[in-house]
Amino acid sequence: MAARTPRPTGTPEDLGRTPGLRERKKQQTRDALVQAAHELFLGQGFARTTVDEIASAVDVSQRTFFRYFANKDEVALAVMAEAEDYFIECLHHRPAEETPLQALRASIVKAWRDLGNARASGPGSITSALELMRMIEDAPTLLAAHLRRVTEQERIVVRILAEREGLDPREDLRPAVLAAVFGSVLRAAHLSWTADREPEGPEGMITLIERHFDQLGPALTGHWRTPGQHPGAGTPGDTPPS
Amino acid sequence: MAARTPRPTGTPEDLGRTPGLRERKKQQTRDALVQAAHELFLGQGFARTTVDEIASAVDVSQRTFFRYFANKDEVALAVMAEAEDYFIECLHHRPAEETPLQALRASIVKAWRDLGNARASGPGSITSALELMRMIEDAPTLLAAHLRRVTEQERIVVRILAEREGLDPREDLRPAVLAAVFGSVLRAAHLSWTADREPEGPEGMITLIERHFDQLGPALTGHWRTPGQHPGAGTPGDTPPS
DNA sequence: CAGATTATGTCAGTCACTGACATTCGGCAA
DNA sequence: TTGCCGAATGTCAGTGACTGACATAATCTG
Repeated sequence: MAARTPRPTGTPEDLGRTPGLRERKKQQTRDALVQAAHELFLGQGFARTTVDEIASAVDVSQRTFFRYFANKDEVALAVMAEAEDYFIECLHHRPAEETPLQALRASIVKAWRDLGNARASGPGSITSALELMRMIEDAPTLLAAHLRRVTEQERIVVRILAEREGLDPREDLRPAVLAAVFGSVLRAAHLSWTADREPEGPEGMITLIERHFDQLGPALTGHWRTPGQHPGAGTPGDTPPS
Repeated sequence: MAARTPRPTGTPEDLGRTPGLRERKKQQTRDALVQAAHELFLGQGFARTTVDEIASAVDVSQRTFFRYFANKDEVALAVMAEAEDYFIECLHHRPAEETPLQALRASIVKAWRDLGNARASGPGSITSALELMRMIEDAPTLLAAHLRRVTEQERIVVRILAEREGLDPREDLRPAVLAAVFGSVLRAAHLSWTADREPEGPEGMITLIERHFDQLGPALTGHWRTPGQHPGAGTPGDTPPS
């Protein structure tokens, strides 16, 4: 079902070490579909690429395509989904001493850096994920699907944060609020990336993310025109972190 | 073209005050389509309602439906879109003395309250918008479309904030960050609403939104655990917020 | 090797959405 | 009123995403 990608850090219930021929072939066609779709999308655009084209490029039937991916969006977002899953994994392993916000921030930075170092090019590489991000922004249905994915991830983050801090997310709103804020800051950074392409490569993206996080405090506190003014009523009067 | 709703605060180039029969009929069929779609969606679900059904319920051709709405999602989100537009209008009129965050917060509260008072029931009412919100959450493509709309609104908010504070949003990241944070807090409140339906009506929603905003500071600042507490307890009742 | 699983192909069908063209209707001036 | 123009609508045909049903072929298991 959710046999997305066999990361080296696989779950312990893998049992059989050799996946068997059947599993291997499945993974193989899946990868081929992602690869072919990716090339076609970047070459001729998302909307102008039909599922039939992708399927016949890998020499499978259209029906088979839809057995691997629920819809056309999914194959486009497969690479990004992988990265997001790795982020979740990173978050799980953050030390308990860290502040929730610190843990989140450290996790994305680590995720981007690791994936950037792992595979600089080829299918499923970070650079292709970055290319994808630009494509997503101007393919309406793709953007929509991506945003939906992101909010699903947010739910997971809420659960992890609540568990980590020993809170009931129904009682305490902080996990939900922080997860939402975190997600939106990330999205703002992504948007900024697609707008002006100055910072190249994964490291550029990391820098961009850090810059956005640094603005979190200043953006929420007081007036902007006169920095250091008295904090307004009803606003979080805390100073920016770090 | 973008003849969504004839608000009393119309643009000055309205010229003729009487819209003319043609315009009136157009608005009429548009309303009828929204109304019919709304009833069908709530009655038998979004996915199980076809565009043909909606069209023939209003006695127009399917083609005409698609001349009013770009897709099936749009007619479902029409009511919410109206509310969002009103929020933007409110934001425009906030006094300059307010902090950006204050202005945003005051605007949604005002928007919800005004719309709640204006029309308590009937087509385009707030209560139906609230009903819609629940429907949105479990119709994947609808949720996706809604999220896309929200991010478009966010862009507008960025522009307004930057203009209001006299900043260049490409230089200063604060407008983008705050807009993103604001949007996500709202979304968290919406999710919370759909989860447990305790607070009834528009006022309940306003309360919920306020509660979430109040958690913005606490969520971002420092550790959540009270000194001496260990994670994994999972018990509420400690560190009660607000 | 036989039989149970499982992936895949084929086919038919639904539904969202679009372009092209004909028709009808409201606005407006002679 | 008449008659014309443009806008709104209807009709039709077509594309493309996606699904259910069933048959076939490939793996796995004993």
